[in-house]
This record gives sequence, structure tokens and C-alpha cells, in this order.
Amino acid sequence: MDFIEELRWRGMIHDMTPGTEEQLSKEITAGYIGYDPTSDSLHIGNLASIMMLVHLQRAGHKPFALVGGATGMIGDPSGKSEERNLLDETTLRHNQEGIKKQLEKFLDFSHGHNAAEMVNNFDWIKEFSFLQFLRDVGKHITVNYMMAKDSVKKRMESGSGISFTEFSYQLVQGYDFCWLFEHKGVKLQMGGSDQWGNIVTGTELIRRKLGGEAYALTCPLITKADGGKFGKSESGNVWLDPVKTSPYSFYQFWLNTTDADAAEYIKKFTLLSKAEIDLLIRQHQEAPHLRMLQKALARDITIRVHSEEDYQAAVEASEILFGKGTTETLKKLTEDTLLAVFEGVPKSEMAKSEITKSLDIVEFLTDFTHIFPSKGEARRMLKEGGVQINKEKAGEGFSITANLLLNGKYLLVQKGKKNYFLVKVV
RNA sequence: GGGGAGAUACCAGAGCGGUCAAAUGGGGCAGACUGUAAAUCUGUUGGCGCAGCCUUCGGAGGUUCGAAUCCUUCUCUCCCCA
Repeated sequence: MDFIEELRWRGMIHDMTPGTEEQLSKEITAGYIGYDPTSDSLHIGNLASIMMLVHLQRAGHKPFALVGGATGMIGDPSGKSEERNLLDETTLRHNQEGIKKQLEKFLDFSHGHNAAEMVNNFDWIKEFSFLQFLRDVGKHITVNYMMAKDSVKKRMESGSGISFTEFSYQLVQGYDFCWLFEHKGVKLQMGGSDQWGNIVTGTELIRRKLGGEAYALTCPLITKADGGKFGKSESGNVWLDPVKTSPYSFYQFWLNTTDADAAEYIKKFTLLSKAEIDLLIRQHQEAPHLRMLQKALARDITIRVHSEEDYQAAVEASEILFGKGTTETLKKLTEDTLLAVFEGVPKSEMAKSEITKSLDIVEFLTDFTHIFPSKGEARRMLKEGGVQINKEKAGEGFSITANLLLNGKYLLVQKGKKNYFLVKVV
């Protein structure tokens, strides 16, 4: 399999330095991508770059994942309008561990000559003295060169300016590439298109300092058809960590992809072959309501990031929640199934004594379960018909009574179409 | 250092003594339509015991029967000149 060809038909190439393709077809090449340890979990915004490493490894090359322990302490000005907060070392180490575990689901770190490797730039930068850095690295790159970068230019023009620390970021990242080139034989750095400037500083540094030839390859930033930011749901980032984003929500996120985006995402985020994808796209066009594309996309990613069982559970839950599920089917569920189905759904608890007589729905939705932040909002949505209890519309004046309980102790509350809450009454 | 402009709800941005819980647009949320899509249309978007009341227009004071609107002062932002 040809790496560049593979990326090309998947639409994952934005730009690359001349000679990159020749280098990759000439020999087994080591390439790396850096990850920011700002959290102990990666999110789906990192997915495209992870897939680049996966393709690299599948094509027989050697992938390196660099955790930016040192660079993470500085903050990349690319794409950020504001100066970043600095993290301390303990947090960084903790975050790196989490990230490594997640990358292991995608990359083979232990088998063969092209096993993936993880490195942490903190390890080679922490001992570097400031003076030494200035002499060994700073000497090779002019300020003029650094200022010409878009990321820097933008910040210079903006009112808030750029600190010396963030200004130096590209040098530190450039040095990483240089170090990996020298010590690990890494000749390629990849990343999102916003990383182009930083990466090229690295190849430049390698040329001037070591007289070596290194390459850059970037992929286009993932976009959404409606112009919104990719990777955010109403509740924020979509994480790979099942604790931060439940497998159910994760599956739902992909399932809700719009048609226009699905065809693009399936190429970038799955390993399905061109033939398989073309077929899916064709099938989808013939019968769009079946949403073959979204289903295939959600299935593939959920299984890889989580597991087959998590995927099955998510599908099952989705069918009960969005399928023909009625109050009747809900009532038939055993307690175990019920809990399994609502695994990823927010839960709250309240005392049974509160509903022995009957409880006004507004109070139930606010004071007791906090599903709504205010009574005004709860009333408004009740009026609009946006609240359902056990899959039946509830209006103003609806009362919660004990005979509504599923399995004698649960209530399923629905806010709008897609937001579910399970209330346990004990 | 000198001069000027400004700070309004999630954001942008009107209002410039009462009729302002505050125009308009965007965003958010919900409803209809659908395919848990897109587009479209509609409603809604400070709180509450909701035909009424309470807390909001950078902070603190003041004038007034009455202030987002006027005055004083503080903080912060932007622009121009040096």
C-alpha cells in the first residue's frame, strides 16, 4: 500500500514539501506527529492526525507519537487568539499516560520493525539550558524568519500581542524535529494544516544545523458543512475517554453527522477501503433515510475507540430511545436492561416519599432533579411540548405519581428529542 | 507623556431622563416537517409564588418623583499624537 496515494484519495493531504513522496517510496521512513498534553484524554479533534500515523504504519513506515511535555508547557500560538496557561509537570505526566493508553488502540507499539514509538520532548528539553539553547538552536534561525509565520503575524497584529514564550514555541517544536532526526532517524513530521509553519521551521533547522533533508506533510483541518467547529457537541468536546464522553454519546455523535460531512469523515476516520466507501456512498444516495453512511461511520469508530460490546450497547440503547420504542416497550425492560441501556445517560436520584401523593412536574424538573436550571425554562419547554416522561409528552400541570415508575423506581425524562435523563426514585 | 473614543444580556450591536427586562442580527434551545440529516417555517432566549414582583446595562457614589440614559470618581479597553 502506498502511503501518499492512500492519503490522497482520502482527502488527507493539504500540503507537503517537495520530495516527500520520493522519500517515502525510497525507504522505510520514520514520521511523527505531536500531541498536546493539555488533558489526560485525546478528543476527536485529534483523530485525523492519529489516522495519519495509522496509515503510515500500515504502509510499512515507522510512526512516532510525540507527547509535547515541554511544548505543552509553552503553548502554541497557532490558531489561538489568547496567551495560554502553563501546566505543571505533575499534570503533564499524568496526561501523557492517558494519551499513550488511547494511542495504543490505534497503533501497534510492540510488534515488528516498524512498531510505533512514543517519545516525550520534555525528556530532551528539560536539561537544555537557556544559554545552550540560544547557541545551538536560536543561532540558526533568524527572527525575520520566525516573524514571517502566519501564526506569529496574526498575533503581532492583534491587540493582545504575543509573549516571548509563545514566540519561541516554533523554535522548540523545530528543535524536537531536529532531535528526532538526529537520534531516531525521523525524517517526516505530519500534522494539521495549522502546523505547517511550525513543521517547516523544523525542516529548516535540520537543513541549517545538520545539513539534513527532512519533510513535512499536513492534512486539511476537519470542517463541518454548516461552518461550525468540528468535534464539539452541545456538551463540549467529544473525548475518546469513556468517562468523559460515554460510548453511547460517542456513538450518537457520529450517527448525527450530516450527510454532507459523513462522506468526508468516513474516508478520514475509518480504514474502510475505497471500494467499500464508494459502495456506501452510492447506497446512501439511493436510500438516504437508512443513513448507511452514518451508521457505518459510527460503528467503525466506536468499535475502534471503545469496543465491540460498547458499540452493541450503544446501538441497543439508540434503538430503544429513537426506534419505535413506546411506553410499552419501556415498561417491559428488566431493571438490568434498563440500566444497561441508559449507561451513558445522565442520572439523578430522589426520594420516593416525594411522589407518594403527586408532584408537580415543574418542581420535579427543577428542584428535585435539576434537569432544568430554572422553573421559567421548564415551564416554557413544557408549553412547547419539549418534555416527555417515559416517552409520552407531558404538558403544564402534569403530575408525577408513583404509578409512572418503570420497574417501580425509574422515570425516563426527555428534554427535546435527544436529551435523556434517568431518574431513580428510592 | 498629551489628546480622543468607548465599556449594554451568550456574542455583535441599538438605546442617550419615564412608554426599557432593554430594538435588531447571530448563536442557543424547543416545536412542525423529516431520515435522530440538511434546508425551511414557528415559538422562545434574566429570575420568581408570573395580568404582579425582584435583580440586571463595567465598579462605587450622587442629582432627580423617576436613570442603561445626567454628574463625580475608580477600573479596564481601543484609537491618534509624542
